Amino acid sequence: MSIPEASLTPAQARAEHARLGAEIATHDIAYHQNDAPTISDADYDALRRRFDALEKAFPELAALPSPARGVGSAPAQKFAKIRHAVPMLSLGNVFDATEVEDFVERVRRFLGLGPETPVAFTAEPKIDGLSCSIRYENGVLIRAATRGDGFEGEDVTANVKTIGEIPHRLHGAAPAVLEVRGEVYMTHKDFAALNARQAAAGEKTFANPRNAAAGSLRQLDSAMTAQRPLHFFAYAWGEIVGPMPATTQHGMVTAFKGFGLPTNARMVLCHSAAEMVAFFNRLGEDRAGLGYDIDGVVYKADNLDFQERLGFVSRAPRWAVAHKFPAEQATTVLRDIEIQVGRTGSLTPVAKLEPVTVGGVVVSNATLHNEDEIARKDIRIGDTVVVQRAGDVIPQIVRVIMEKRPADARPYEFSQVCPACGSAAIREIDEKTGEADVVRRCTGGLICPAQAVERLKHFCSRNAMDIEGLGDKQIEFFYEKGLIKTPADIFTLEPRDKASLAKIENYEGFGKLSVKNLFAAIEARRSVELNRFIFALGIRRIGETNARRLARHFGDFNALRTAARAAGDPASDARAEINNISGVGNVLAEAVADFFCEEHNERELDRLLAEVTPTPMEAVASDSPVTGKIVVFTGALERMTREEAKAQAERLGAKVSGSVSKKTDILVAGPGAGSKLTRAQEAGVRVMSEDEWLAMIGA
DNA sequence: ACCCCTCGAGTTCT
DNA sequence: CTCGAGGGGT
Repeated sequence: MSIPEASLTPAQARAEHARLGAEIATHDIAYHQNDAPTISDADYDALRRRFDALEKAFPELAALPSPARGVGSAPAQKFAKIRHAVPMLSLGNVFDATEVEDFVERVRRFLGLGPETPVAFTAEPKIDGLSCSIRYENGVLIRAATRGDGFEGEDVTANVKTIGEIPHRLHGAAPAVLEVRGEVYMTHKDFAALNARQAAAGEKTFANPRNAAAGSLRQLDSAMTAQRPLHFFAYAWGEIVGPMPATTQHGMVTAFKGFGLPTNARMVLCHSAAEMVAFFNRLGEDRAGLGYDIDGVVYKADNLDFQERLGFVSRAPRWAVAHKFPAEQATTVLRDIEIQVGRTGSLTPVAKLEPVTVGGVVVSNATLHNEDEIARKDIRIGDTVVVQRAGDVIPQIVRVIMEKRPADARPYEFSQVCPACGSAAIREIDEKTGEADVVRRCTGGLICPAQAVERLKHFCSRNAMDIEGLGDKQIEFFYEKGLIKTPADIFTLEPRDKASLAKIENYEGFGKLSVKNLFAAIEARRSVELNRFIFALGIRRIGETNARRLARHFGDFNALRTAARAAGDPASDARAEINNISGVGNVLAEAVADFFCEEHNERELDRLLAEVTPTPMEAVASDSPVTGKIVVFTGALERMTREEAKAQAERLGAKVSGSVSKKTDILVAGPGAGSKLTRAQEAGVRVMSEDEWLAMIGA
């Protein structure tokens, strides 16, 4: 029997921590590398739990390196990215009983089942936390990642390991590889206690349990996470290598429980839409007493064969859906309407609200989208309005409470001029339909300071030039001081600062070190991938994807520039060339030509190219198994988006075509493939699944 | 000619 | 996340 952690002296704790760490590490090697465990799973978990308990009681221990955490788990500056072997998808939403019936009916119809055949669905609370994927290999916890964008998340292994109820080693005979997915959350009680502690320590408090859980899991220092009471429910899975533990959804979750993972006891099996809705209503009544936040119910087709047959529509499974509780609403007073100017000159009205709590977050701004929206809802300054958070995130104004309208409230008149530069603001007229654009735009262009700042922000942003240290605040500051007016100015900042008497390091908020870091970050971006460079220019309608298309087609910046300038003539070959790039049509070709034919853009480009060198995009392989092959993708792809698949294939030197012909070499067919598959079979074209394709290209 | 999907652009708060 | 519009397939 070991001494309770609380009665150990720090020195004793430290000694035991070191001893346990070494012991756990040898067991990890015996089990993992030699596949020859020397102790039972239960004993192993006991060691782990003792180790964690020590770190919890003596947080300073968690900061020490330990072999039990594997090598090199010293606190990282940032989280490493982890690509999910199987993407973590989102769920479609339904909001009422009719839509639940539609969902059940859709599943039934897709499977070709008659009304007499019963289909079972699981129903479970939808926990309001963060989804997380935990990978076990040979039963040992190897890695844990946040959901991220669904395809790539952040490595939070060290932090997840501090969550007591997540086993470091699974019990029983788990598959060789098991990626368990579930929700990390915080209970109401723990949340209140944490906030009280934070407040007492003068630290910032969290708005709601979800944010507290997210903030805790994303601590760079896992010793901090260890002090936060996080919990976990397992409800799904990603990659599994080895025999499936069950053939049904509820069977899988039961198996998870057998492996020692926490699961939600409220999951039930339903056999009709009526039963599902009844569960939803019952849970709604119990909601406040659960002790943790939920935002609805998730229904899943229980039979895993059915799940496989149902497949996916774009990024959501057809076999599951989230039944959300109605969005929480609140009433507040609209104090003012402010006009924001976007990078493209778009004028967006934003409601300034009397701060109000909606769904656990204090809201003081809400977008009003455009002037038609204001007119449609007849929103006036001084009105009392109903606010809700759409899709649980973005606040929106639902309606005006007319009874509370002040007698002197006048209809809102949308400004006809730009609030930043005073230029005329117009709604462009579509030449074909004669209809006015929904957005009103400032015509100031270069002279508009608001647009200039927004363009600079875009230029520096993460997916564009990615200049660290030049955030929104810094850009606004440098613009105001007249130090940076256009993108090229960024790269002459350092020499100008050296020559100037008013050094940046003397301004408030800057120091010698931060200025040095900033200059280093700028230097690092003097060479940048061509696609990023094109995107950074902020050409209208040219976002990330289209920038990549242009970069891939032209290969280097001068080729694009020459062609785009020649494309100023709509009848030119150059215009046709751009137009013929797959995914680029008339409108985009014209936008590109317009940008490059503008004289001030030309001048700015010359200045910029004197400072920055666009480098070729990632090379196209010339010796891959698919080099020179013509490939067609059809049906739903499950591991990546079609565009990603295309980009990847092109990187490997394959040509991606949209339709099957005699020249086609390979058809990659996903679920739901139709006419192309038929045509390929007729033409004798080689057909393969997405998995076979990935195996072939070695991905 | 129409329909579906993807992309761009704008937005909130921690 | 949501809207509208552009592009491509049917």
